[in-house]
Amino acid sequence: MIPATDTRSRIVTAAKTRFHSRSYANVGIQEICESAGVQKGSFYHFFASKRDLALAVIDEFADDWANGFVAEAFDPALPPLERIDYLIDAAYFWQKSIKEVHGRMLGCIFGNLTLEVSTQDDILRAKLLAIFSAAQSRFKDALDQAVADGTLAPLDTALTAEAMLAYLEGVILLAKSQNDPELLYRLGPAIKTLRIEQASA
Amino acid sequence: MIPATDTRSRIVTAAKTRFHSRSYANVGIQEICESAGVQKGSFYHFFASKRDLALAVIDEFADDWANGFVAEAFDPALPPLERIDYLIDAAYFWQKSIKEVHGRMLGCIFGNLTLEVSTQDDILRAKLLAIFSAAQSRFKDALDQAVADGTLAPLDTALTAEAMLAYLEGVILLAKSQNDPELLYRLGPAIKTLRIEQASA
DNA sequence: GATTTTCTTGACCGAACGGTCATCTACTCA
DNA sequence: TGAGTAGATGACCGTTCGGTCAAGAAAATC
Repeated sequence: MIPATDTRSRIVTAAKTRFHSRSYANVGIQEICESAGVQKGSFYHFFASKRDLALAVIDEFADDWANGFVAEAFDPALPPLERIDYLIDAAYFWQKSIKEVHGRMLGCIFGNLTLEVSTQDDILRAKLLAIFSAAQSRFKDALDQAVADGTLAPLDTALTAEAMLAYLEGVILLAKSQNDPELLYRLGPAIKTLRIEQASA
Repeated sequence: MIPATDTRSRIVTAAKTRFHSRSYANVGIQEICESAGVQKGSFYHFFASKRDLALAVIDEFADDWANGFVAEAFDPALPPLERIDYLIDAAYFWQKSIKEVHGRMLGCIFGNLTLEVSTQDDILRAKLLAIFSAAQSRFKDALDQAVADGTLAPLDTALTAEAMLAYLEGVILLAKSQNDPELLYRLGPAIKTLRIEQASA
């Protein structure tokens, strides 16, 4: 079921790079339309509002990740703790390649959008929260398997997974403040030192 | 040398709460002026641009922290590792009290602004970077003392300090996505599990 | 072939954006 | 008393903002 035109996807593609490299508020619909070669009326045929576009952009980025780096990193064939290393590596190389092309460290869209809009739009916030929850699950699965393996001493896998996700986002934030993806390389591996013990019964 | 009027500080105060609770781009100068009871012409008597206002806002927030929670947390009288606990506690209670008053977790302004503007404005980015560097130094001092104490096994204190700062920012980001400061309470203490070993010679 | 639905066009809306400016007031200092 | 300066006023600038709408073109459906 291929759509008759690719108008909608051209809009989303134009919006993705712009939201990622600047911010949600700083990119106007007019600019997106011009870049996609689309009239404004056409835009509002496909999207009810700017927020709706943002939701679509988030979905596409999530798909890119799930079908790209993340899928490779969380390959069940890999030893569970190596998957985490792999993910950090993937994030590092991705940010590095963006900087080489774009001249800037753009960071994580989900983090960027979260800090920008989550006090102003609960629908966007809920969407971003769902993305983070899914990411946390990936971490948790890896940790659970590592514990089952015996390669990792038992701990609170849910909380540790959340801590690891937080750490990754924080490292990307700091790297963006330095416009330098190398920080990911230096700080990233320490993610595996994070531990939250099980609450005693 | 007290200024004749408090116009400038009224502007900064009005801007602080708004930038913190929404975003840089989403708050207009007109709104700030109205809230401060100031005319636009007067605003531009004190600030050359909106960016200049942002710089002043960042400075005031940094002062608030340095003279408030941070000063207490990094009290040299406290055992060094307890200072880190104290800081996490302070961040937690601060975010919690903001949510009680405001209904929202607003997060860390420095983190918020970093992700929003650092690809678009190198002057603001440099300012925020300086704030983070200062924070990192506080962590590093505490770690250095703990190592000197013997309460902490030797490690790379500079990198570990940076990792801790990243973790703190990341936890605040995730908490904001959940609009729930309690995440800081659950994840915060794990900051002390972070370790980056010295590179071997 | 006729009708309905999908998509596109481009003008248009009021409001807000960051920023400028000439003018006026009030205070300082000589 | 007079000159200079710091501060305040409010109208004004061009531009962009997110969003609407009536009309037409194209495609799918019957």
